[in-house]
Amino acid sequence: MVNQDRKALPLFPMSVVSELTDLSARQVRYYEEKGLVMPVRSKGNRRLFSFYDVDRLLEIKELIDQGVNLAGIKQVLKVKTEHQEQIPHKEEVPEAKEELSEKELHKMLRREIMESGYMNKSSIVKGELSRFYH
DNA sequence: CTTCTCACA
DNA sequence: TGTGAGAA
Repeated sequence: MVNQDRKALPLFPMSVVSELTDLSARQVRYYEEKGLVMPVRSKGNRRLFSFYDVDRLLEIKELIDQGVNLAGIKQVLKVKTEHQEQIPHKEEVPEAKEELSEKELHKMLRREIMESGYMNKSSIVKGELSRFYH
């Protein structure tokens, strides 16, 4: 369960998620509105996304490219969500401890990609994330 | 400076 | 979906 906790850690802001997924902030917020992802909020009402959220966003992106509408995507994601179920999210995350250096981000991305290589996740997800650990 | 919400020529 | 206003 340790790895899952790591992946569930809310640590990136919109800017990072936007770059990681190659989706506009507008789109990310819109998908959240549709219940496709549910990032936790910091005290300053900032969204904090976890690796799970990023994975979902990447899948959403692919599904849309494949012509799946939001309703359909919701169905697909619903199955996966039932698997993970509730993230024991803290009600709020301290605003101050929100900075994440690029080195740390790349370090985490490496692990994510390597683990994806051994098991789960589609190759497209790895492909997307791979652009960031040069 | 970054992100949030809300509204729309 | 984008964009701009106004606040935090």
